[in-house]
Amino acid sequence: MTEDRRPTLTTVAQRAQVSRQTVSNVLNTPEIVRPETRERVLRVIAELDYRPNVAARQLRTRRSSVLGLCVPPAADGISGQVLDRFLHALTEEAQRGGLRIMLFTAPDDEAEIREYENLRATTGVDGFVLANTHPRDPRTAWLAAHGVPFVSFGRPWDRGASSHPWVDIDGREGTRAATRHLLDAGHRRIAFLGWPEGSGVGDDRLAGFLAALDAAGLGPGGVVERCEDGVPEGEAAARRALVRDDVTALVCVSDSVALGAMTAVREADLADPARIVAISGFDDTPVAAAVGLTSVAQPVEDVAARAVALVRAQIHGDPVDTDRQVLIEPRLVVRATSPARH
Amino acid sequence: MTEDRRPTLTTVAQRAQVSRQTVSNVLNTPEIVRPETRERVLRVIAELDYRPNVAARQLRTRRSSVLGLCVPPAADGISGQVLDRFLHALTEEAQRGGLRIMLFTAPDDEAEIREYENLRATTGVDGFVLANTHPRDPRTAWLAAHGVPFVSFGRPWDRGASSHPWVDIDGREGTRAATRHLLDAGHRRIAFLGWPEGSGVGDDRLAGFLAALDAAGLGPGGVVERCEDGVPEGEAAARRALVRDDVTALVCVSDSVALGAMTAVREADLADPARIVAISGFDDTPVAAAVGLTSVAQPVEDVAARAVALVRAQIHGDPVDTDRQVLIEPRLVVRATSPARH
DNA sequence: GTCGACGACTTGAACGATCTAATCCAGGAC
DNA sequence: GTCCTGGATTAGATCGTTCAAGTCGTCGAC
Repeated sequence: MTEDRRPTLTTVAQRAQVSRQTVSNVLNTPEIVRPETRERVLRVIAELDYRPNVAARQLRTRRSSVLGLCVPPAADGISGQVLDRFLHALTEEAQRGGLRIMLFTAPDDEAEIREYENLRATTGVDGFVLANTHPRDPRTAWLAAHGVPFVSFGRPWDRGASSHPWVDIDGREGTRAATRHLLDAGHRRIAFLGWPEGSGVGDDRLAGFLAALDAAGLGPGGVVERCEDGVPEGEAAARRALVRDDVTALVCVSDSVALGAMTAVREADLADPARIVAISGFDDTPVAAAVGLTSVAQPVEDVAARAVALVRAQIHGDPVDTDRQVLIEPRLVVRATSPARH
Repeated sequence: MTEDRRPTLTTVAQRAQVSRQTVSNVLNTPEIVRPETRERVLRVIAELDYRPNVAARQLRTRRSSVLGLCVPPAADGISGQVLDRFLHALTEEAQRGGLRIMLFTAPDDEAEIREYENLRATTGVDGFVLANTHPRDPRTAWLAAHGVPFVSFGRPWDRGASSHPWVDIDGREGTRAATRHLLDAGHRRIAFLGWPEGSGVGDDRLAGFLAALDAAGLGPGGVVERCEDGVPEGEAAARRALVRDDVTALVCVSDSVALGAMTAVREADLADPARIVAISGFDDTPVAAAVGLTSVAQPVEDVAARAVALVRAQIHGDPVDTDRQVLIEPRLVVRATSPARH
């Protein structure tokens, strides 16, 4: 029977001897309220443990402070972990800024676009974060055309694509750093284990490898073996690369590939104890840390922070003080698989 | 300048020559509307592409159709992938039932409880899904005490804990199936690589192993080696177990441990080509599929479905037709690491 | 002394839905 | 004919907030 509801603006107003609006002002535009009354109202708010009802606020202001995020239909292997970490960082960052993340799913791009419409119309979602852009992506174009605030983790890979706000990690710089690190460790003949040509991310990472070799005067070109992402695929590719006796280091496009390479290298090392092949991976997944794999860490926290800032700016219509396209430098984490040569 | 807003109930009502309430009825209680008018209203709704505003609905009904989910602060290794898949399944299942998942984070249990309060008071979240229960968890007690609808993925491990709704996977049955499978394959001396005593999940999985041995007349007891979760830890534990020459199979408490064990086994196999040691893992992570590791798959889709049903029942105050505690059978996925002996 | 400007606060309306109670009308029962 | 019943529909109030347009003094300028 104690059906007592939460206090409302009116409850607070009565108790503090002011009007609803003044209480509202204390919360939204405190500077226009006389300090004395402000204090009094704040005291009552604390006393009653008043919290504004966001549904009512949203109804009036047409702002939900909610961002939509589509979770991909199938966890795509080990690299899903990066997305996992990003999800957490994004939630944290959004929360810090008074935003919430709402999840949804869609089987394909068209369905996802329909969900955008739906979420805008019903829930009043303020904006979206895309976490898995791919070449020829119709979603970014739709969002841009409809004036929906959004940002993508991942740059558009089509040339001449519309320039929407995005944040991405500089994969090229990552492999360049990894390659440079191996060069500094004394390696001269380094192979790259990459993905088949055509994936934006993969090509970008390969470019960094080639650039580093070139800068060291070991280019142009280099030993490149390609395979699909995966542990056994990586193992096979590594075997192909290690056929060349002079190869002493492998720069891998992902931790999965690197993991497979480690198996192949272990065998090669057993066969020829004098030959110690160094390896670097990419993504710095927990597995990499566990097995002591040198890897390129993606600072997803930074990505999340910039992403939130970019959508927020669009939502509030703020002038963008920074670039709408942000490329973030990854960080090389050196571990046991890439010791210095003596 | 084309600031035309979305159609509302009133827009539809005018166009269909009925009252607001009738339109509302068509959507919420169609059976009380005369079929003729219902048709007419539905036609107009389709024409105008009307969608109800959930903020307004929530304000009036005090129902948000939103579930809160706390994403854990740190991705805890490889097992985070199960949670990742669960997250997706949950989103899909919730969406299917007209519910949405809203994310939030909290550094510790107390902060999380504060967020429960906050989300209930401000956003009007209808219920919560807990995905990482642990022994002596204050959160479930708080939620139960405050009459907040919720369900946990993971049973309460404290004895005599309050019986709240939960869904979990029967780990005991999982390792039992894995052990039986190895027994059927002809193994007689099987070791278990488990976590240190005291973790509910780990003890449960060990119990299944012992039960299977017992049932086969090979008990009581068995070879058990314990280690923290992790690839190198698993490798070390496997070495300890393989010191006994008669051990021909390893049942592992997790895929991480199994992954480490695979390395140890590969060495042992090289040393003694006649000895082929079988391995099974737990969780059926993508890595397991990649390296051909026999593993116990957690049907997270089923878990998600039951979880959503359980919260939904609480929210609507429906009588619970099924048990409020659900234990789901895992599924053994046989791969290359556990061939039949000949 | 009058006027306007300004600061501090208040009042009614609006956002878009649902709840409650009322209305209208047809069809029987008596 | 009157009354009741029940199905279909409607009108008004309401949820809790913010917006827009006030009111009410006080202060300074002329």
